[in-house]
Formats: sequence, C-alpha cells, structure tokens
Amino acid sequence: MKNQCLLEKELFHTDPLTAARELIGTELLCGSCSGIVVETEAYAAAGDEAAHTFTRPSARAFVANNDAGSAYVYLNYGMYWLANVLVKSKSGDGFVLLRALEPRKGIATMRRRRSRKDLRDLCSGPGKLTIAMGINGKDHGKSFVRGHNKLRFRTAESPVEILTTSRIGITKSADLPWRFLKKGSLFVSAQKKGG
DNA sequence: GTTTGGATTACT
DNA sequence: GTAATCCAAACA
Repeated sequence: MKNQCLLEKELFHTDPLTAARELIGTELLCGSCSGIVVETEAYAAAGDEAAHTFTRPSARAFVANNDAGSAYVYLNYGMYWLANVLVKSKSGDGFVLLRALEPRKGIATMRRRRSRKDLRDLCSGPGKLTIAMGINGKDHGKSFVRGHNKLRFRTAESPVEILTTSRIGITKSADLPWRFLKKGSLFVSAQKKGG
C-alpha cells in the first residue's frame, strides 16, 4: 500500500494517464472540505488536440514554468472554474482534470456553496466540484504537494476498481480512452457514465 | 478593435 | 433543447 510520501513525490512525476488512474480513490482535501476522487481525465501536453497546450501558448508556458503537482485552474464557458493537476515526467507532461468527488468532509459547507442538498449533486462534475470545494482562479498555480496550501491529496485507504472510458465534453481527440471512473460510484458526473 | 470557440451547468 | 457569460487566441 502506498504511503503519503510516495503519493506526493512520485504520483505527479508520471505520465498523465498513470496519474489520472492513480488519483481515483484518493481523498482531495481543500480547506475544511474533502471528497474521494471518483472521476478524472488525462490530457497530454504533446499530441493531444483536446488539451489546452495544443492551442494555447499560455498553457505551454504554464507547463514550462511550474512544478509537477501545481494546480492549473481556468474559467470554462465564462462561468465555471475547472481544476487540473500538472504532471511532468520523462514519458510525457500533461494534466489531470478533476471531474467528480464523493463528498466526505465539510458537507454542510458544500451544500451552502452549491445551493443543493442532494449529496450526489454537490461534486458530480468538474464545474460543480470547484464550487463545492471553494476552488477558483486564485488557486491557479498553487501546489497540491508543497507548503501549507489548502489543496492536498491523501492516499486511498483501500484499493479501488477503476473503469476506463473515452473523455467527454470534447470534440477533438474524443476517441481516446483517457477518462477514469471509480467502479460503481454514484457520484460521477451526470453525462454518460460509461462502463 | 472584433470575432470565435469552448475540458459546463441548470432550467424548460 | 438552449441560455448564461468571459477569456485567450486569432484575425483585421
């Protein structure tokens, strides 16, 4: 079983696919709130037409100028903050998009922020979970692994069964099986659940 | 300066 | 089905 040291020092120094898969089942801690990661997607910095790095010089600069484990947070559709973790390795750099969480701690706070009471509707989407956890543009560039940031990951308590599907909500490179889900989770995003 | 296209969500 | 709402990038 992995320990916290392994998680922090090695997880984000792998390729995006490995990191996205390994994050399933970990606990994302954000201030007083937390949730189990049940859905992620991998985006590759090279050769992935769906990744920001493919079209945005600013995203390529972010990869060059930040350490593995940094948060890449951006505003999508002018309304929703989406949170990624930067990964860097010899076998490729990229991002892991955090798409859904199973709420654990700070549920009352999440309900207030989301104006929703159903546990399944607090963090079941990339835009929803940032609202519930209080993540926004001010967190862009912060580290998930360094210092005393509000953002941390805790190693999974027990092994998790994982499903793999194609990524959703994109049009380019949409056929790649780069989306990962915790098998049987009721807390994944509402779009096609896969598996 | 203007146009375009989104890694989404909530509501009808 | 579709409105909401803003930014980076591309174009003029």
